[in-house]
Amino acid sequence: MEPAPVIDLGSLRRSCAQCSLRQLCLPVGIGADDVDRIDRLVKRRKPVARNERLFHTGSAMNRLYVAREGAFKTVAGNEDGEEQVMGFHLPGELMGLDALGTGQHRCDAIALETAQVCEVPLEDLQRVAAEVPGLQRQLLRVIGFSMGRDQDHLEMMSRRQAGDRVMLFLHSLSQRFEGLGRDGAEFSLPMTREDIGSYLGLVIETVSRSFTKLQDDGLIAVRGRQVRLLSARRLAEAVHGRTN
Amino acid sequence: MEPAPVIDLGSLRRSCAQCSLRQLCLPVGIGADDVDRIDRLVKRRKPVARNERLFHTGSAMNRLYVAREGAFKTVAGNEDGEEQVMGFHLPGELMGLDALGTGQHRCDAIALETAQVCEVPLEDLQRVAAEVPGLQRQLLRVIGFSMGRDQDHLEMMSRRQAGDRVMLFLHSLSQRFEGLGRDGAEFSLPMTREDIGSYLGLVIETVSRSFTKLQDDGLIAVRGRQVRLLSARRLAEAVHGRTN
DNA sequence: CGTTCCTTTGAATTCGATCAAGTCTGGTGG
DNA sequence: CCACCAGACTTGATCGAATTCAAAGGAACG
Repeated sequence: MEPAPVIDLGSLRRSCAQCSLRQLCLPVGIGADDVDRIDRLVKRRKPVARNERLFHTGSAMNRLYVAREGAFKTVAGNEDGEEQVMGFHLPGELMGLDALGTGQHRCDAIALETAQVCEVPLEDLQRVAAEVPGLQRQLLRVIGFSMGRDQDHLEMMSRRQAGDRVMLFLHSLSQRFEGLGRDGAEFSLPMTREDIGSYLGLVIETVSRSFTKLQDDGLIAVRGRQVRLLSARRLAEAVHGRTN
Repeated sequence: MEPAPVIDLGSLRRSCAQCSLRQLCLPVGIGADDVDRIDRLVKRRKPVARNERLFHTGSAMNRLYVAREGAFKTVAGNEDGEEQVMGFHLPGELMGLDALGTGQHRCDAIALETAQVCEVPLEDLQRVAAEVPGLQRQLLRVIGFSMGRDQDHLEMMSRRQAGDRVMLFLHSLSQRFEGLGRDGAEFSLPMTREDIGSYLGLVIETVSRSFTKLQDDGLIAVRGRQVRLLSARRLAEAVHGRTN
């Protein structure tokens, strides 16, 4: 038995001003008093359990979500049951933008592990954004980053070789972890091989084989979900086109 | 010889209030006087020639672009020369959003045919958006639609069968044409097979074969770039998962 | 009217999907 | 504490679809 979940409650209460993700999130470049206004908009839910859904396909969007701790995946249902992973979301990354156009979500957001999220009612956010110019700019910036990750995803999918896709995937994850101040050279994958396969347009066996191949080639060391990137240089080379 | 390009000049001068794309563009749901404010922000360039670039990878973003007439493609360079088509842009669709995150464009925008564009300085747009609440909301909406098209793209790429990808592609193009008030059942493709292949992650030969296969199966009639969708029902069926 | 670019078609090859067993892991209950 | 179990992962063999290589037909444009 652990001491108690008191520390959890403490972290739940933490404000935007103290949040470790502050530099990546909406408050960037905004004065202390205005950060306070943002802070009051934010609702923090109780921890999201593994496999729990933040929102569902078809449901109306009324808030934006920011992963604060733990990773998520967004999944689009293929009508006939088949599901496609549209994206992975690490701390500091927005979720729910898929509904900006129509007002209805086009995918489900599912926690890959126990997670914490901040929720911001969209109405309120827009109201405050109109008054705080820095917030409006920053909102567009984080939306832009989100689109950038989608572009990265597209670039992975456009690679013909399975190994290249997996390589790009690991590279991009590595970059994102580094952006979070974590170790970009060694990390633990929050998602299953199945998830990765769906994300990359490959079947699970191919993902597995690609991992072992990359390991045999001395580019990575992998053991289950634990991954270490061995040659940043060769990895970057491979990422930048050179098909091998 | 044609009479003269006078009509062209006339259409160039047309304001947002009179624009046929008004319903799809930024002024949606905004009062007449505020539309006028938007209108004054908009710069209209001289026609963009086929293969001309609107912006380049790496260049700083300072405006948003809206295709007004004619189609564009956005292309990401693969460093080693290989290029990947990231999107196609029909009239009323925004371009340049790829730079929202970093402030630098991550792709080139190239006209597929002679085209007209409206350009809006981002600074000014943000300023006015802060004052006109409808504009802010509509800006987020059109950004959302743009993200939605990227998601559609991703869903095409996630299909394993080449024929399915091409099918989804034609379906989505058809929908977009209909949204423009054009015929969604018969249209002319503004892009080459090569472009389609790059967009869908297929080589040109596979695209060509897929077209002929779809024709042999009675789903479409195709002759060069002219395409007619024959069975909306069977097409929709195929689009919604049923792998054939 | 010829040249260039785009497109189609054919034959051979390759890489990933599929089918089919196993192995490893962490968690549960005896 | 150990045995068992389910889910996740790996590995092998076969098959098929898309790529590759090669060539020729068609459309567009000066």
